[in-house]
Amino acid sequence: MQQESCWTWRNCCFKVSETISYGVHLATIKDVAKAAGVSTATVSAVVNDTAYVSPDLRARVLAAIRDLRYAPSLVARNLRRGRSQLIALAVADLANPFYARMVSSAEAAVAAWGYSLVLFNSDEKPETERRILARIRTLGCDGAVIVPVGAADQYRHHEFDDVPTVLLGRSLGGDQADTVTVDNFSAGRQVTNYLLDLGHTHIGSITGPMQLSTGHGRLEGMIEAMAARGLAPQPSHVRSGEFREDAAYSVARDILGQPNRPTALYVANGVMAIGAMRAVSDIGLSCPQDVSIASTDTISGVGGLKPRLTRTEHPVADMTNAALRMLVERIEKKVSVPPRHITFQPALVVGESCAPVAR
Amino acid sequence: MQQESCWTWRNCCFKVSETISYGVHLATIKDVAKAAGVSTATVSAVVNDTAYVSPDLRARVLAAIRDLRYAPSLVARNLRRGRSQLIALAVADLANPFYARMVSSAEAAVAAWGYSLVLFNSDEKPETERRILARIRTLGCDGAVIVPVGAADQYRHHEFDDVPTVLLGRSLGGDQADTVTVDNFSAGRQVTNYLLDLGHTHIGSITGPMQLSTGHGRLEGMIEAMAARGLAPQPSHVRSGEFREDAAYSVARDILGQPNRPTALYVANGVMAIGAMRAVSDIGLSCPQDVSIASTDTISGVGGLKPRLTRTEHPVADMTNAALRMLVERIEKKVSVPPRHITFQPALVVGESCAPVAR
DNA sequence: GCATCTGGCCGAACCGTTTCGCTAACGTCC
DNA sequence: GGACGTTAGCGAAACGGTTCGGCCAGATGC
Repeated sequence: MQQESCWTWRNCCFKVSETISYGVHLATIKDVAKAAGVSTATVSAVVNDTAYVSPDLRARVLAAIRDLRYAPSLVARNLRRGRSQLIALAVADLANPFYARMVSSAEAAVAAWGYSLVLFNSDEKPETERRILARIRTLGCDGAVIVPVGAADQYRHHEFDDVPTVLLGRSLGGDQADTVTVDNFSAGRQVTNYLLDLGHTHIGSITGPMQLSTGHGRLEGMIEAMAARGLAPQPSHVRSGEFREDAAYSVARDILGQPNRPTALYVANGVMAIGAMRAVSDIGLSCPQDVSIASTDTISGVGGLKPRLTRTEHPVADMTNAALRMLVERIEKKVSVPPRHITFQPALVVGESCAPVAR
Repeated sequence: MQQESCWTWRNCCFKVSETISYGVHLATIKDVAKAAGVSTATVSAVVNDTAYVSPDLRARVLAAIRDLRYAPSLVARNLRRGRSQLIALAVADLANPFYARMVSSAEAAVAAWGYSLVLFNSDEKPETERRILARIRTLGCDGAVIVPVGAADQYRHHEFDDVPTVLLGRSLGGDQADTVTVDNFSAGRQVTNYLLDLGHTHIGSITGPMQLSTGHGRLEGMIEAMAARGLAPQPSHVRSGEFREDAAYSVARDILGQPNRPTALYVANGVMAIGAMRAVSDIGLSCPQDVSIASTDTISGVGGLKPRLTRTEHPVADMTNAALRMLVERIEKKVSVPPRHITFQPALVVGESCAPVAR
């Protein structure tokens, strides 16, 4: 264990520390009722303000609550009410800053709606996602926001019928649940058009997994943009980097190592762009002089790469808020309308990672 | 609403979409018992493998479970068992990549221990933290990992007695709970010694809030290092940036705008370093030529700044894992030992943001 | 053949709330 | 003063599991 070597136990020795004993019989509603000399029903009425209680009793109940530091058990309350006040969020890759921002937005939104956030990381593994969905169900979460990691046909037709669910960021094509996505086709087209305008005709792409809407959608946008100018990417210049930095790194080395290497690369997401930039540098080329790199869904955050990437940006916070709004509507208003689909538009942000084609 | 303009409703119109109705009577243990022709006790025994059940009945029960897609309600189970399988994590600033990594590590560890993670963001606001602590209690979380945001004296003596708690990243000095921290004093000293070795004698600092251990600890380390060489920072060169990028930006402009500006700056955390770098550049100076910048607890992640910062790095993942291990021990073994305190050592990582002092 | 033991399964209490229906006390009105 | 309507507060039944004591049938021992 590497960590064993880097920490030290420091026993506090100013005084003999008291041992801790946790939760010594947290007060229940019965304790309060007994202390105040009323029934549990009355305590409940005071706590929830659900019926008139005379000032006298009310005061006694409140005093008892304060004395015993009573807080109602959400577990019991939720068993009774059939709700949990929990909203689950399952993202595809917690280490990806894009999803870190999604988590941050979601926490804020969930709290604002009066729920608490249960966070899961499916790590792009359908099998892990299956377990997460089961857990969400048994936990009794009131709703779930899912970034699906599997191909559309891997889901049962009623996969999401148990718990109100919104799919976020990726579409499954079908009509199984509410969906909030970005227009991937447009993202690919915008970026590619920018590269085409700079004079590039040999453009390669590091794509995401083809079974994901964010994978094939972006590539299709790119192909369409090229086709509109009578061009097409060379097959050997289009490879999947699996949305992973290390995979993108080796794929980039591979593409750029070919004799007729492309002059520009469209990298389908942010972490892969990091890998691609690293590959360019390791190969002895420089960006944008030797090869232009443009990307999609890069996070603008922390300082960023140098040079700054030209990219499409996605309104993560807005998308997350929209997803939660739809979810809470489902949960609370019990609207039974057909699934709704919202598509956000990506915006092209120009950095310094692309240059006009040389020669 | 800006977002209204950037999304489009796309009604799916291939077919008339079915409306969704969620959770049409999820099967309960009674349904299973009835279907299998046994008692609920037997179903429970099968589900939990807690007593021998004859192969015949067991098979019938399992079949019924499968048919009805039964999954036991954790809410009910936990009410009875007095546990929730939930571990709470309250971080100080979700937007800070440092805490994003903490969340990522925590999610993995919590899942590995068989719990689920409930995530909170106190946003450096003691008032928000109070509400979070109350929520954690009523949610019945089995344990909590807290990055405390208040001064030590703002907490009641038995603040953390209700729920097993580990304080992570910041110490409250007292003996109220298990604590996992980094040696802030050492971090400040290491970085300062590095600057001193480069010949700097006029060193300023952008610190964190003084009521936090991560605020005063790092500064004290710096002061001690300078004192060891008969030096002391000039008071006007030491200012708090409140661990916020924008605050650090203006404080940095302020310090560097002084006629006798320091030749080096020790910035107490990563996001403030971003702000300081931006200030240096906006002011028309360059780093490290005109001013050296070194920092603490910067995340090595995503490409990083240019130039890369010289900094101490903290083993976030190890710290988080240690915190959760201690927590789970408290929860499961019910160990009633005195509070334990673990301190990790930061490591100096040299980048290109510091240069020998000019002249 | 009867008493005893064993083991598989069941009934029912319980966890801490909410909520519904009821009681008893009070005031009002003829 | 009796019939009646109100209403503050109470008792008890859920909610969906777990768990423990008990029961009954079959096996065993003499």
